[in-house]
Amino acid sequence: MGSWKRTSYCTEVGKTDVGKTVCLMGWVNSYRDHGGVIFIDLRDRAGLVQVVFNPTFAASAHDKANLLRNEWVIAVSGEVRPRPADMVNPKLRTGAIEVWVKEMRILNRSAATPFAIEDEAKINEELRLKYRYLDLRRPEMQKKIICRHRVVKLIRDHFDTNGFYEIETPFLAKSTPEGARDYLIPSRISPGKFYALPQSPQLFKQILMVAGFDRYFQVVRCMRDEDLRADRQPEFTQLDVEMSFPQPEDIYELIEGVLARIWKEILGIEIPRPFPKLSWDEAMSKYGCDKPDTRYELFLQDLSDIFPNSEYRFFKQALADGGIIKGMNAPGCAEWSRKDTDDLTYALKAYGAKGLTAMRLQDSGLAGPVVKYLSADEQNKMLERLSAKKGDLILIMGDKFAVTNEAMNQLRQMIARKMNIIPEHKYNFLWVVDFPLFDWSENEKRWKSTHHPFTMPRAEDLDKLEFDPGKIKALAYDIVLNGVEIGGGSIRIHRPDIQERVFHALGISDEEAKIKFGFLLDAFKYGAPPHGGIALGIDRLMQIVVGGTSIRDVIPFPKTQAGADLMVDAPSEVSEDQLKELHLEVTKEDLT
RNA sequence: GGGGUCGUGGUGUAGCCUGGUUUAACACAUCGGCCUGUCAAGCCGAAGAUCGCCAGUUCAAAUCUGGUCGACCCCGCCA
Repeated sequence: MGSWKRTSYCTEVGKTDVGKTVCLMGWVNSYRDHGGVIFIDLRDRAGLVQVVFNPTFAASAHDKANLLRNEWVIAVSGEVRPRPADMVNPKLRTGAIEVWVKEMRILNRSAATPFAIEDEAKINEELRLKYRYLDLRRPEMQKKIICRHRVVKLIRDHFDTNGFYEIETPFLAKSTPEGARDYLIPSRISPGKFYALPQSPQLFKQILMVAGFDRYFQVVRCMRDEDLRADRQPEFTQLDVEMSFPQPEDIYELIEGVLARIWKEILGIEIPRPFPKLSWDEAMSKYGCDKPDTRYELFLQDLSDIFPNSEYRFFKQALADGGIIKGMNAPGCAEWSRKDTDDLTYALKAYGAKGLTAMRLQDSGLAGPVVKYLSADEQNKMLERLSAKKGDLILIMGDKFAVTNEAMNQLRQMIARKMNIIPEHKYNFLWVVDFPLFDWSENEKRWKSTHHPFTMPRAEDLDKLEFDPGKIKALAYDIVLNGVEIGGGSIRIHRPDIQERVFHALGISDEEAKIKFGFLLDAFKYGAPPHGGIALGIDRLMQIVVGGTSIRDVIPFPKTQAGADLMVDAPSEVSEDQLKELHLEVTKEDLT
């Protein structure tokens, strides 16, 4: 490029520049050679502009232009000219003008790309990930990544304005029990010992409160060695927040503030505040789910009290086994076929449902194979509870609490999709509050933290810690957007005595607590302020902001479902020497 | 660990169910030629895949079967 200096981005050239000489640098987006005049759409991160090589205007530039191919990198210097009225291209932002090239420099050539650099291209994702640098050249991807920058910038500004300090915490940290599987880093200096990559900076941010920083935030990478999903990557970015002396309302206020600003400044949408709040109990009851999509009005109803003595053995059995019966009304769906309801039933099996009972409310009355087992009283109560009208489809199932709720939650979503009643450009934020402090783990036969072991129990529930842990509600809250959990947090325990009692309830011994969290318990002895916070998943948030279907599209270099980076080919083997230094040995059976 | 979908020139797809007249088709891209106003440029021509990989069934396999590898979706898992 010699001494040339770019004067602007492609799309910054406009009508006001007519007559001026500009210097542009970028990629050949498309090439149209008419034998005489040659047109090129020049692309940079801002967009496209048409440049013209006319042999009568600049013969040597035109000669060189004959060589050009897509994706070559060039610099052009030329004159901005208006296009004749009938040649204006309304599809281009710069369509009213074009740049007549006086001089052109070829800065780099390009091999033919494995796929076209254009938005419409439906390229298989494997290929996109292998050639991520080409995928990221597509304007659609650039837009998403740039949008992410703007959102993160806004977040930093917002928190700075509100008196928060961004403070870094270690990546080489300590493995903790509870929670996700840790990524481990072997220590070279201490044979047989390992660091763990943080699942979140949870303990460090609490320590920062003990240290008196009062308000902390961080846009930070977190790592969890668990299986991937469309909305889960092994490394992901959190907006991590902690503050001292907070009420939950302070956290709500802060987070609503930053989200409202993002929606206003990035999407141009005013979102109503304060966000609605729903207790966990109510969410489970109405939606069967702790992160309900409230964009559509379909609700579950508990019917357990109606069928305690039912003739229908599946209902009776479910209740006898200590389960619940829940129903849902799909309004106007009575005409759905047997196949439709069979498909729903089949789909629910993945969530543990053994069956689904479908009934139609037709002109002739309630219809369905199960109707004959239900008494008139049961039918009437059920129809009333479900507000069923003629033409409605009624769907009911009974099982254990968790299975029924999960299956009915999935059913609710399937029905909504099938009825096509999910509004696309609606953003329903929701706080889900009053979570249970513990869940019973059937596998491990012990209580586990719903949120994490540092969550403060509700004050009035403290005395249940030792004898009724399942009934304790936590000072914990999740923020949900359109059925996606985008964040969660809690008020923390700041008193060592309560923390110890929670560890006991979790089956964590004094000794284990001391080894794993001794530093935290120690810190709490020296005047720990009451504190609490929240963490938001930036990737999931961005996915919704840009309207995508996978978080991989808002992550510049994501991993595949098998946790591989196809571009750099990670993970990969390392040399014997490296292993030796780390005091590691790979067993033979792992290599086959 | 389990269930499902997919894998055909550089890219996206058709063909596969109903194995053999298909020399594996089409579009885009690529390469060469023509063309002074295109912007999904156009026209003419060329090259390019043995059908992810392995094994089996068969006289014969892109097509059927089994396995395997990879991508994606989901269950488990994800405090």
